[in-house]
Amino acid sequence: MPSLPGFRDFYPADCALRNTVFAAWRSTAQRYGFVEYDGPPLEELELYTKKSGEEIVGQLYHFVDKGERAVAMRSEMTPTLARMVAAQHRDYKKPIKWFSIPQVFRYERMQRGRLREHYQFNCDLIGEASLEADVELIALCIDTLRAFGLNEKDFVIRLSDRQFWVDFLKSKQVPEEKWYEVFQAIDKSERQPREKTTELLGALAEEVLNILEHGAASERLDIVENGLKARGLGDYVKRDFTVVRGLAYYTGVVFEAFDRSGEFRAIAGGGRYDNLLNNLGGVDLPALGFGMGDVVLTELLKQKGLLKPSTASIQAFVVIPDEAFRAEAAGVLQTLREAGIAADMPLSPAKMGKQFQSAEERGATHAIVVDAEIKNGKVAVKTLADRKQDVVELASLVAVLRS
RNA sequence: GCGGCCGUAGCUCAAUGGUAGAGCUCCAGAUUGUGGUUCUGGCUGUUGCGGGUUCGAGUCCCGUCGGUCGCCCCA
Repeated sequence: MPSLPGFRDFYPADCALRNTVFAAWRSTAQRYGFVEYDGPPLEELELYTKKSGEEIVGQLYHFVDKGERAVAMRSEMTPTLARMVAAQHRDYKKPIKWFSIPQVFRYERMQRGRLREHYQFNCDLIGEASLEADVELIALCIDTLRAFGLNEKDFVIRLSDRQFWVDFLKSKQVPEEKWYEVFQAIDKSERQPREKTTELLGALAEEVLNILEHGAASERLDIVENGLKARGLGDYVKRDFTVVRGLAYYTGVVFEAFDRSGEFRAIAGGGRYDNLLNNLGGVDLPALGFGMGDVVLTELLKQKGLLKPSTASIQAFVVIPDEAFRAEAAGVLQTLREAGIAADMPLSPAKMGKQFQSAEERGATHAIVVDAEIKNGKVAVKTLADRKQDVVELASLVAVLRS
């Protein structure tokens, strides 16, 4: 029986890759002073409908539980974060810098880079209105990708200013209920023929297209760009007003990370959402954050050859030439393990050749041969790489392996 | 929700409408106290599933399920 559509099995090799990704995420976030949190994978359905409206339900894994509660598997972390922060934000000094690596779920058609579940690295910075916070967060996003060995030739952060567009639409007296359509048109302008965009934008077309092509003044973006330059990360960003992000709740600087070749979907995306905590939890705190999924990132890293399958291996393999010494061999094995040395031995009788082959295949650096010499407190230690073998005192075995 | 392409052994794939195969992996032996090579042997299939056409279907047709790529949507 296969796994459900859009859900992955993680065999050991896949799990090793996933752990590599998680480790880089964690260490980078921690370098930036972010601390890890987590929440439940199942939430009340209402937590999501309150934020995104009823339309979102069609994209959620949701059901009624045995207590007749309408529940949904988390599709993103932000509502959970908002709930948690709203409940206990007084217990934490501001700014709050939190990260999480939740597995999130969405019920939708699969396509490249989009499954029905993925792990999403989420970093959020709450309670800081200064644009230096935006710089901090974007720098973290950049350094996270750099931690994998990617550089400015591999990816770029496209920077935009949602507030700029809001101001623009207000100045044109565009009614608020029309904003969504305009954002849609801007978002799609890259992928659609120009005529289509012009049609969608109507009277605004000429001016909007001019901004998309030639840019516009944004003090916010100036500050953010200068802040990143000050950190030596200026080459990683490019101003791009086509980035608006689908979500309604963004209020300021927004950004998306893309591979330079344009072959993959967005690697990461985020921005400032100063009103969301108020709308969701009734707590008036400015906030911003980004999310980075493991699927697109892993595809990109594999293509660049930056994710090498790490072979989890043992250090020592205990060889049992004669089953008469199995008990003694087990004792040696236990000694090694208690000393913190990853070790194994054959669990059923096997020929010497097979045992050494097993040792090789398991990635062991040393084979420990337990034979009649064990009665004299001695074992043979063979270095598999150069095939040299020495007899050592059992008492010094651990020290030999550690050297 | 819509469309293109694809479903054959655990994996990668062959097979003009005419007896379902190869390579790799795995297991064992050659090799009775010392390993990566080599050689030999062995295992695995309702050809995704269900109908239909045909003397005969892996092959053609319809449906369905799954995969994949795109559209819609979007964190």
